[in-house]
Amino acid sequence: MLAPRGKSGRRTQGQRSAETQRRLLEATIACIVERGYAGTSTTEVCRRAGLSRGAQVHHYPAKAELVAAAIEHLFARRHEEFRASLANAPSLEQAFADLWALYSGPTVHAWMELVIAARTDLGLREHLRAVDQRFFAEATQTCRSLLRLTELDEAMVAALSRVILSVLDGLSLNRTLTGDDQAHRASLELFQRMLALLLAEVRR
Amino acid sequence: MLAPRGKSGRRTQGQRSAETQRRLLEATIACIVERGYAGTSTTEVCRRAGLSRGAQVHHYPAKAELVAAAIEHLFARRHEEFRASLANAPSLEQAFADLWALYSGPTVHAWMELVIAARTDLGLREHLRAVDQRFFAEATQTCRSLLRLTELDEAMVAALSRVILSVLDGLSLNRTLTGDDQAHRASLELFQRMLALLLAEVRR
DNA sequence: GCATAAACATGCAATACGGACTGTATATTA
DNA sequence: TAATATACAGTCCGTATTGCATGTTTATGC
Repeated sequence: MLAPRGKSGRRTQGQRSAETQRRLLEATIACIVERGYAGTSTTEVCRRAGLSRGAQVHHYPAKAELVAAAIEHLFARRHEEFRASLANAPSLEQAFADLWALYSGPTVHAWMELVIAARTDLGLREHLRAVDQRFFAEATQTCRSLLRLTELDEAMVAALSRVILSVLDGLSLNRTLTGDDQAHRASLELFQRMLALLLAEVRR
Repeated sequence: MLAPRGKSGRRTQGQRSAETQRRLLEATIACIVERGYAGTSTTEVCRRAGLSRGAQVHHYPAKAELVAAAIEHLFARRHEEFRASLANAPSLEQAFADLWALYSGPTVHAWMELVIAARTDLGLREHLRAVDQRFFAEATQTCRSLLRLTELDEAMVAALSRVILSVLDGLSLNRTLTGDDQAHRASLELFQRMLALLLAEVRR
């Protein structure tokens, strides 16, 4: 822990707050993953976090504030996972494999729950859009460097990034239904082939 | 109307039932589109349909049965819209434009709400998976004939169909957040270019 | 016509949710 | 150490939901 501690075992207020908030946010995300956004009640979040509703209300007076904070928490996780997947992969094939694994993880599931919920929830959409914009900007830069697209103009890189992310989103979305990973892997490989053809063309 | 009518203005029992059920199912779908799956209560559905909750309970004793019936209704709509988009288009470009328009329509929105809800709802998932399988099979055949992929083996056509549907799903999903249609159209055009490259290669 | 069943309406019971409120323990500061 | 702010717990209340139980109307077989 970075925060200072009192000379005894007693924790400082900042430490107590930070710890409680972290537990609340992670419980919120876990609840969204396991029960869906609609099934995420403040009561259930508190139960999971092992805290009272009073504690939650104290830190996040309204449910919307709790969710907003959880989104920030989730963004950090998603961005880091995405970057790590691409940065650590030795090849493009491995990068896609890592990404695909990522897309069956809790982070992406939670994200999709939020995106769908945001469609019919104006407040949520406002906040999520801003965060998504940040994520997309980061992801685009990551794609640029990994795919060595330095010679391409910004619009092209952005469009390509969006296509890649969309394919992953779409395949992942469908996989939650069928559970048939094999068919989706085949589709993903086919897409990689299409990507290779495009890159060969634009670089020529 | 196809069903027989009594000589007076009185409707037959079958006609009354069919009409009421149709109103309930369309109200259910409309509610899912406008309020999301979580915001769809039987009370609200009945209000929209202009019926009492008693009528709904009579035809669909449990909410799950109402939703299941609505899914069947939705499947028919989605399949028809998809087929029409591809069949009536003079060119591949136009076909994608029509599909893209379709993907901002209520049918697809409702479908996505259901897919996400199904992830954390076992009963819903079971039913939706079966319907999705039917839809995908139909869509694959439609793609095969429109894209003139007759020489390709089944697995290849299926994988390609899934990629196409996934891109549309993914782009559409993201569009609900940003609302920036221009960027997504650019991505879609880029994908069409990738598709053209692939088709040129496999046909060679 | 008239009995009968289906179609539809209305009211009620049980449950869950979010937000507001009050009380208590712990930490900070003067 | 006294005062004050913060962290947290427990409870209550209005609202909304689903399923059920009980009435009322409409169609249909005899």
